[in-house]
Amino acid sequence: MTHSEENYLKAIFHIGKGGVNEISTNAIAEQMDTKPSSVTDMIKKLSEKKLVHYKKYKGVSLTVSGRSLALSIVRKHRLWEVFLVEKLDFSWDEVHMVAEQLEHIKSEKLIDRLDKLLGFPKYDPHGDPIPDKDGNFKVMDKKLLNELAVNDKGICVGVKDSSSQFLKFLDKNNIALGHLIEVTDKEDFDGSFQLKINGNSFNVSSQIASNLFVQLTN
Amino acid sequence: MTHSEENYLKAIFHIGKGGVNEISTNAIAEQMDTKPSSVTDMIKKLSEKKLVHYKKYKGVSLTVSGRSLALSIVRKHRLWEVFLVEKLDFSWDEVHMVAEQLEHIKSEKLIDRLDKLLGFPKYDPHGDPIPDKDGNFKVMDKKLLNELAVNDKGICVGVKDSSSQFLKFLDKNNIALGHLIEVTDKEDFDGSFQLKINGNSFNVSSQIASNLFVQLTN
DNA sequence: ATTTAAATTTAGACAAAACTAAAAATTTGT
DNA sequence: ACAAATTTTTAGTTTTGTCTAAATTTAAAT
Repeated sequence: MTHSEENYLKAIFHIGKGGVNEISTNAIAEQMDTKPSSVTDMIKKLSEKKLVHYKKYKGVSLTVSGRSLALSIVRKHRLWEVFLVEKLDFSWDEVHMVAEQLEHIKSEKLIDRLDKLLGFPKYDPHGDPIPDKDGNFKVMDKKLLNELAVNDKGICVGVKDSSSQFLKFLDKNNIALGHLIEVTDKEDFDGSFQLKINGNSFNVSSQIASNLFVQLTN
Repeated sequence: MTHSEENYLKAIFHIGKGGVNEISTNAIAEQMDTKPSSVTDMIKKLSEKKLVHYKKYKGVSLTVSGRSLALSIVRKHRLWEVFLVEKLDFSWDEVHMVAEQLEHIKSEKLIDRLDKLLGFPKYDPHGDPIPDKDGNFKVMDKKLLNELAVNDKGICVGVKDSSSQFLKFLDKNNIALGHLIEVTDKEDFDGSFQLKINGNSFNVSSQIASNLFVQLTN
């Protein structure tokens, strides 16, 4: 498995949200910031290796072994993210790029020992679940903040957008995973939300609210 | 810098023992397990990038910037080796292959934080010195065990050959860095050594003795 | 001082992974 | 249903790093 092949599997996995949907060539090209023709080439190779199901013009989906490989890459990526934050004091907006490199290191022993060093974490710094050795992970029962109604309360458990800009915005406003968020009001006009976090009142745009995951505690 | 370019710089550095000697194409090919013609190709590229001095048929040597890059790769390699042994309980014969991958991860912050996490170690698990951020490192005043005379004593501080076979041999015989070694006798016939380590007596072949570094304590 | 041997370089080819431009298939809109 | 728009694939090229085989330069030996 080359780095590139691994990146394709990961991209297909992410676009399909872990399921086994049919993924379009264009979607993969966009996700990977490459050209559709390059995607077609790689898909053919992955198909020959039985890592994806592929019929011309009909899109791709991961095979069982393809999905299993994708899961192991996601596992590595997220464990390294935890390592960077917990052990090397990186902030959660700095970890992605480095983890993109570290996820390709090939050593089962390394990743299992890392898992142990970190205390077998179940979630990465952005609240995304970490698959175990066998590829199993729990999907948390969570909702996007913008789906909540007035007076709903929830614990912040994840972010949908994990771009540096968004994460820095959250830091600046002291919004972090684990914090209790209460919806005190909703503005119909622009879809913005009035929140109470740690006693402080905030107004956040609809765009912010649609990128924060919460676990209801009503 | 590609992985391959980094590997060439590292190989040239190692063959030249950190100095600025002229290195032959064949020596590089042998060290890297590749063909001399491939080496010539890569040397040309590195020369264009001003990382090596090169004159046809006359061998190569590292430029200042080439040497500096090589040092940073060696630094990364050795720090990762310490990490694997100290934090992930790898044994010293297992670390090389994984560190060969980890040394190519590009993130200055990562390596500096790792250095800090490990307590700014000066030597790797095989006793080789770790260059600091600026490429400086202390060369320990050490000798090969086979250069010692009868009744000389020294502390084991490093290995010349760090192959898995040799390291496992040392483990099996309970020889480790830090141990005091005393030469109790020398056999002229085959060059073998009679040693005393931790009160135990050993006989080791000349080949073993010529791969162990000691620091004299007479 | 030639001849022979060894080391090094050149030339040409290949595989991986990307690209551009053009062709083909599918989907959409009326 | 059929033309237009979109998506996807093909064909041909590029770059990187490798290889083999042949040519050239340097070193060694008689």
